[in-house]
Amino acid sequence: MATGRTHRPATRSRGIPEATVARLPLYLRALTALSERSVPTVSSEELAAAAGVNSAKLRKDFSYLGSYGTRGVGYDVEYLVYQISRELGLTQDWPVVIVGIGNLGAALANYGGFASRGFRVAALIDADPAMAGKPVAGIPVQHTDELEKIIQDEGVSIGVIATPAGAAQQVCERLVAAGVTSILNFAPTVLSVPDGVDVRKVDLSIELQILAFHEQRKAGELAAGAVVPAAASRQETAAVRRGAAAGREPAADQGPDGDVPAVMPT
Amino acid sequence: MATGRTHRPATRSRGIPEATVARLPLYLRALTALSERSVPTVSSEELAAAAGVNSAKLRKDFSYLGSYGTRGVGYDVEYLVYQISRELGLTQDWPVVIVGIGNLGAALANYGGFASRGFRVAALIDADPAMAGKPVAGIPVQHTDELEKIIQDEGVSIGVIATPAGAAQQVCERLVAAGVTSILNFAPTVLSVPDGVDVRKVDLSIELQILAFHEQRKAGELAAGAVVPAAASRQETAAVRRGAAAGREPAADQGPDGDVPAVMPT
DNA sequence: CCATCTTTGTGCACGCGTTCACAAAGGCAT
DNA sequence: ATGCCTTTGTGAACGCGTGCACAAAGATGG
Repeated sequence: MATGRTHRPATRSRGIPEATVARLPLYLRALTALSERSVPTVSSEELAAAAGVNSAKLRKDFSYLGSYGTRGVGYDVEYLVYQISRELGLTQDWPVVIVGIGNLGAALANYGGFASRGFRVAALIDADPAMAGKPVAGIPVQHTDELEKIIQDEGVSIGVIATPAGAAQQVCERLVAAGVTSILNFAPTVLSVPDGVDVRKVDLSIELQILAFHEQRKAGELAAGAVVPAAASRQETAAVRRGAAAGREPAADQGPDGDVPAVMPT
Repeated sequence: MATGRTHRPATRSRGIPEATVARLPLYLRALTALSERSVPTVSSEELAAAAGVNSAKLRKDFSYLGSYGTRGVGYDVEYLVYQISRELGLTQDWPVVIVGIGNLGAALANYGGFASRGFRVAALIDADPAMAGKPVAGIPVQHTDELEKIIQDEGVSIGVIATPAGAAQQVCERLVAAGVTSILNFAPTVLSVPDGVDVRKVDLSIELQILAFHEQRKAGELAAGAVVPAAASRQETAAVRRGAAAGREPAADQGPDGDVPAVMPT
């Protein structure tokens, strides 16, 4: 039982660095937008700007996939879209199950970005019997009892966990036992999975906490009268107005975090 | 106009490496759980296991904050909770606005992890006049017209964007102009922000695409008969059963990805 | 008070990722 | 055909992050 690595250790999968893989979807999105505007070719400089990265980085990233550009001209948009899609495995159909149809699960089920990239929501699963049969995003919710059957029948290998934190590990184990080998985890917990199973986690509250850290740092620099990059000085009063709430009892909170209700209030 | 860096370049903020900052919330969560169970002290080994990281890494991370441990014993849980909270700026109250109350926005508003960590949802904002006044998670939705006023009145410096992709940049600019200096972006777009503004992005479809890449790789290795780490071999048939859909026309998709409706269908 | 045992804190080395800078390559105009 | 101009692809250097391994520190028992 390897304890929840967030993603692949440092093993460079078939020569493509992990960092590059993480950027490919970014390039793909920018390229798709260009494709829709019928732009035939694009330079590394332009594409990099659209994707929000350095052009040298982009060229090096593409060099791992092969030499798909033409010197003096740039990259053929359509061709590159195809190559990246293929590399990411997006030319095949990936059935996905979403477990935990609360607010977040419903949001995911309705999310357009899934369907538009080769992902198909094969099933929505929730532990609440009252949810069973209710359609969410046009798909009827099924009960947890069906989990194993669905995964095997549909050949699902990717599962999304959007349950409360307390249920996540258990759901994870059932998913893995049924044959799922990739998990996207939205529950604020560290998942334990066997070797060979990939887990990626998305944690809303962690992202906010990181922002808070930098925000505090900015405020601190401001208070210390340090040199500050122009635009940030509109903000003087806000930091002061913010009331300190030091000495909060962590235990006084409303239960373990991420305890979203399993049913979506309409 | 610096084009959307995802987070801080590589500038190590006040000596604390960015990678460490990103892990602090993880430690904090594990520590809070221990605190609730009234565990007085914890060793780096135990805490590391709970947080899903290497114990050496954890010790090094803590060493950036100062020497808060006792050799031969471990770390005092309560004290460490306080120190990390303080370092992350969680001992103060951070008012946050959420813009775009669709499925995702509603999910975020209901998310318990916000309130339980010093973050307070100061306002919910949506462009749809029909939403105005409707309570979501007990907070009445306000119209976009009020955005600037709310931010200034409440001293908001952190904004969450959960709008469709098309509206994100515009919303972002209004937020920044009104004084917001940290943005959590859920829209699948690269945001352009001035220097001094931090942007972090959470992209559901990107995470899935990364999983798909690794999944495809596993399937490939399997087909090639390569040596595979034990547990993954339950899965033989699924990869084969999955139908290939190669040659999809990218342009045939349903518009730019992430075009979720701005209004939440009840 | 001393010996032993546990656990921290960190110096060091290594590898991945990023960036610079430039040679090679190809289009295009003349 | 030839020379110029643009843009790719990549070798090399650098810096950050990770993990190892161990010395220093302190608690604990006798």
